[in-house]
Amino acid sequence: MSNQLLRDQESQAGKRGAVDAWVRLLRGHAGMRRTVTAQLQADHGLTVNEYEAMLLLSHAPDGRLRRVDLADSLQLTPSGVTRMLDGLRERALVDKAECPGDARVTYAVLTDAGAAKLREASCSHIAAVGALFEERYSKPEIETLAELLGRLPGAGGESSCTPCPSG
Amino acid sequence: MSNQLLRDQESQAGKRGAVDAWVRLLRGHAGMRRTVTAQLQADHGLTVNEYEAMLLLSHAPDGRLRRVDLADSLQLTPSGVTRMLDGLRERALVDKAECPGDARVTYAVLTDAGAAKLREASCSHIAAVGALFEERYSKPEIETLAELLGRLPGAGGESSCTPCPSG
DNA sequence: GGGATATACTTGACTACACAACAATCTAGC
DNA sequence: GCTAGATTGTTGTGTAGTCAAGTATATCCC
Repeated sequence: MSNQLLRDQESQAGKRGAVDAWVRLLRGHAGMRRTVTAQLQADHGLTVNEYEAMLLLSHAPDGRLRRVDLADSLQLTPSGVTRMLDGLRERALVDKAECPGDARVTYAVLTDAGAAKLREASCSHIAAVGALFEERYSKPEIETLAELLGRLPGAGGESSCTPCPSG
Repeated sequence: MSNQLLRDQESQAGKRGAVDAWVRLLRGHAGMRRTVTAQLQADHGLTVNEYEAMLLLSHAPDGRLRRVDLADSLQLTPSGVTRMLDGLRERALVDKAECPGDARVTYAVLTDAGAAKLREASCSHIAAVGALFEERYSKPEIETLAELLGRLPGAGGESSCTPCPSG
């Protein structure tokens, strides 16, 4: 075995753990998302991103957010946001609103129907997500996992706080 | 505040951590994947799934795998695998092969060109992934993260071991 | 042997994104 | 005030995936 080969394998060895974490992040995300999406779609006709967008809107002042902020929070491109909101608007779950101070921005606003839809969906959704995690992790493990995942790019520490105000 | 509302919020409180972990998994995955995909696409013209598929093939006996097993490992649907392999086949990176014992299955086989492509891509890819994790986590934290993520559905404990045999 | 059921894969139609190019508006510097 | 550049959003086009339906083969059980 050449020295070059040896050095390659040594330098790679250090990355083993990271690659392992990466692969599991990929597969674990895919598996979880499939399950959660299926439930959300079947029960409420929403995609994960649509749900998350409405949730973000529901927590925003006046139930409205600039599209660019929505894109940031959801890790979507601007065009992705435009198209997702088009879909929600067709179903009258959100609406557009102009910004008085800046004619470039068009707010996305949660409609009453959208707020109702969100309330309707959130209980079963939260229960489903909770169950999926709680059958795999202890409470402290969930905390640890959340903390670690929060350091990933775009997963910003800010938590999406509890909805479902028993409405 | 009604008793009903109180009860709702209590029962929800327990799910807070799980929902938090879920949201961060979503966003963190999206952010990481975008970065990694961009690098892999720009430098080698491969998607993450294509890379992972070729990596799995390279570790399989005879460099071949049934499509259904590939689907399982990659958390893709059968049709997704068919289409991804179509793309790789057009570029001559994989090929089809029949199974002597079962006429239903068509193996995906890594071609020599595919193996070369994988070797070419893996070093920079592994380095990039390693860097992304190591700038955010200590080594033990990476271990913890990998262990926790490994419990998610589809993220099966089996690690994807180190390629890039300095070829 | 022969039909019912299960497994492996492909195809057609659709969806949810991405990227690139664009239009509109705002802001700064002169 | 005016131009240069940055910011916000939309649209055209492409792609990677999904689901539902279909084909082909294998297996099980009478």
